[in-house]
Amino acid sequence: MRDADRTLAKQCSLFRDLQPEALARLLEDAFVQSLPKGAVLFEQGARPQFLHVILSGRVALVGGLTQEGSVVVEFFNAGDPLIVPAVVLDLEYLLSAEVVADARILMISAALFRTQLDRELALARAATRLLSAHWRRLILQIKQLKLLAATPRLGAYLLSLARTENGRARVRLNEERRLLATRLGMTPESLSRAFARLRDHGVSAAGDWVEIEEVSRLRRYVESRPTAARRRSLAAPSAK
Amino acid sequence: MRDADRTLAKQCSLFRDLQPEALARLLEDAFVQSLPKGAVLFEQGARPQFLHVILSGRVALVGGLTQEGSVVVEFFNAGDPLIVPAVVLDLEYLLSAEVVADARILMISAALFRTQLDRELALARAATRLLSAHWRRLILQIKQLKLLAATPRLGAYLLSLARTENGRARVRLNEERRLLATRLGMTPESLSRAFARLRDHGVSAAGDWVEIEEVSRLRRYVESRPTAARRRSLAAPSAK
DNA sequence: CGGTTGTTTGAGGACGTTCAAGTACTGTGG
DNA sequence: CCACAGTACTTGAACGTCCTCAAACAACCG
Repeated sequence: MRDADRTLAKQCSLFRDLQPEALARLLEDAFVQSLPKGAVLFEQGARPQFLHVILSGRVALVGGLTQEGSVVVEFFNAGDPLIVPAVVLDLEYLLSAEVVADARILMISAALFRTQLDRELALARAATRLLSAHWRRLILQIKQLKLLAATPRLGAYLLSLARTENGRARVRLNEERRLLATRLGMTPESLSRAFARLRDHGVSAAGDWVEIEEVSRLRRYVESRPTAARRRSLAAPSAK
Repeated sequence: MRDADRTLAKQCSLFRDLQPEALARLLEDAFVQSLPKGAVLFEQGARPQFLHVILSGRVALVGGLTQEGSVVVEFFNAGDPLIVPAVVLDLEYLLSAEVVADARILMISAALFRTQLDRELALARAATRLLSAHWRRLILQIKQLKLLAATPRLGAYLLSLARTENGRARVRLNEERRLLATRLGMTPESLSRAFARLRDHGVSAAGDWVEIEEVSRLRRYVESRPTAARRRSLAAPSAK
């Protein structure tokens, strides 16, 4: 394992607060793989053997229900581990992991990670925080799937990638449109049309790059059209 | 705080592995509220003041994107805490919590919970496991939203409630149809029609109770019709 | 018992998928 | 360097599903 990789690992939120010796123990038998786009880290249904940590690159978590189709549930980037819940609980993966942008992957023994998690408070704490942050991402996605029609859903996704609150923003879409489409819960055709419709709201897409003319304007558009399952579910809170 | 409540609290997966004195510290200033259906524990956007633990009853986590609509993201039952991620990170709630079946709620100071989480390995471990289990539920829901049409989606939900692998099963739907509909990402009308269509597959609903004639038959139906965003997202893994 | 609220059913329409064809892009071999 | 194949993305037309609106029905509660 190279020093550069060790430095990258140290920066991950999971490991940042570990004592040097605790980190060393975790990384003792760990190794790094350099994987090209298209590589599959593990498959849905398998039992976790490693905790994979993305040192660089981009990975899609994809999953299916039948053998038929499968969709991207979420993309993960440098610094993120895959997939803590399956490793922690030692349960079969609910998702497969596929590299979508050439990646360096740190592989840590799943069993070792579990035992260290049981011993090291700092690690358990970091895992709790990391899982908490990821939970919130999933909640957001579920809300967007249920409340937003296809076009505003794409808009919301772009907004979540934009750093600024208002003004112009450029966003890079590393992954293929085909994959992005399933992440957003639509077909590639619908995604294409959604991009076309966003043009009227100051969004221009060219290749990997998307330009948002005015972030606040796009946000206004997104918030103005819920359109999917619009009915509100709560009556006025009638405390009887 | 009554002894009966203390006993219930001790059984929660979060607290089960705690030393008695650690649990005592956590519960020192804690108290219990008995809340009727319709009560709102906290609202989206607020900062967490307590970690709420459901001792009995049922709670819906509902959220919106605009002021317009809001949907149920998930239901939680006795033993589950609400909502660990927001409390851990001390970030505003992404969801509101509404009681859907009369509940007893244990309220623990959020600040105290955070400090104990930073001190008690057993607590941090339990939190990691709990968050991991919840993560998996959300993943499942996202997959079902993206891959299943309305009717099979309801079928999959019913199957997840049925204990048995095959044979007859009875399932209780505690919550109003209106709420269940949004949990499943559809309107009440669509839910009603979905139930009607499932009748042809051995599912009969009457009031709170749903009867599945033959679980394996329903599962076969669910798995045979993906129908939403059917396109597969992955090509054959072409390692170049 | 009437009013309110929640659920079901029907008809019409919007949105997104499907299927099919056309266009742009990428890498390969001539 | 260009022709070409392969792939991905786009665009168009038809269809189906689900949403919307409206009304009837059932259940609950004062």
